[in-house]
Amino acid sequence: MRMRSIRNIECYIEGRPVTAQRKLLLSLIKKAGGHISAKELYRRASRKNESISLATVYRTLQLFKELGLVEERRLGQLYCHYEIKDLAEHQHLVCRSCGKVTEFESLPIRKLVEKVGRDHGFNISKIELYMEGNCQQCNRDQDRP
Amino acid sequence: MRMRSIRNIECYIEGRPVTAQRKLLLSLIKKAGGHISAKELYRRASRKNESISLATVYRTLQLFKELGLVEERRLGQLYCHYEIKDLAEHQHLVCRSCGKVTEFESLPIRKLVEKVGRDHGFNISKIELYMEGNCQQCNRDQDRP
DNA sequence: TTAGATGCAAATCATTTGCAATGAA
DNA sequence: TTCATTGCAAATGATTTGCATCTAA
Repeated sequence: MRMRSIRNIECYIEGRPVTAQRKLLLSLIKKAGGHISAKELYRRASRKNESISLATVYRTLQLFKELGLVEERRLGQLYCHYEIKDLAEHQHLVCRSCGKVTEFESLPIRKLVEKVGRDHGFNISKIELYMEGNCQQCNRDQDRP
Repeated sequence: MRMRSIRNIECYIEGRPVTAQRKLLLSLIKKAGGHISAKELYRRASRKNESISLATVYRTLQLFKELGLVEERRLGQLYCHYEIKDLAEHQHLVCRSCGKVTEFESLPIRKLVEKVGRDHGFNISKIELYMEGNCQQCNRDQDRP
């Protein structure tokens, strides 16, 4: 998983004010490795800026989505993440018991998507493949308790 | 999309009381073609039973999930559906502009899933492939406004 | 008779919004 | 100076829960 090098926020926000909150939030998302939940982002932001509000976190996330900087991802019923866009396109695998999120890339899925699009006359712009199960570790732990 | 013939609720609820609400809700889900949102289910149920409460709808849906009768499905940010389980396994395609939900089956995806499971040592128990885009109709409408 | 289900209202949780104060340009 | 952003508190919408009442078995 290689990340596009992300430049200063100034490159993305055209015209709009570059505020301390926006800089902080973008840097925290980057520091988190590119994906994080709104709540956790708020928690970390609060450590750096006592007075930042959850509303600002949501509004900023909303803005980043509009700018195409970040993407919202709901992973099953378990999580809602925001991730930096333009990570290599990837999908998610979530462990039911320990919650670990594994990302993986899948080339074959592209073909599959093209075919489905053709078959149904859809112009597909977004695809999410989500899988849930038990990871190796949790399987082992279950075997010998 | 072929549906398993669904028998009386008595076959599924072991030990627990079979109430009028539970019978009503199950029949409404069936009548809806096997998938419906909680709110819409509540709306339809209210027509048949003035006093049924939303809480009962949610509790019943929860029960049906536990019994393996129904499955919760979040489709992107747009919808949350509950569907009868054991429809042929299928995936969803949602139109961004008109909201139409198209279901489709995909055989190749099984192989893909097996491979991912093997590669990551996961024992996969659930998979969701979700795609969003514009349907043929909406594409046409956009071309000539 | 009785454990479990229901209706209602209140509680939660995530997310959004109105508004007056603030800050970047 | 000015318009967008912010913090705060209140609003919203989905879902859950406490509790007294009801009901299937």
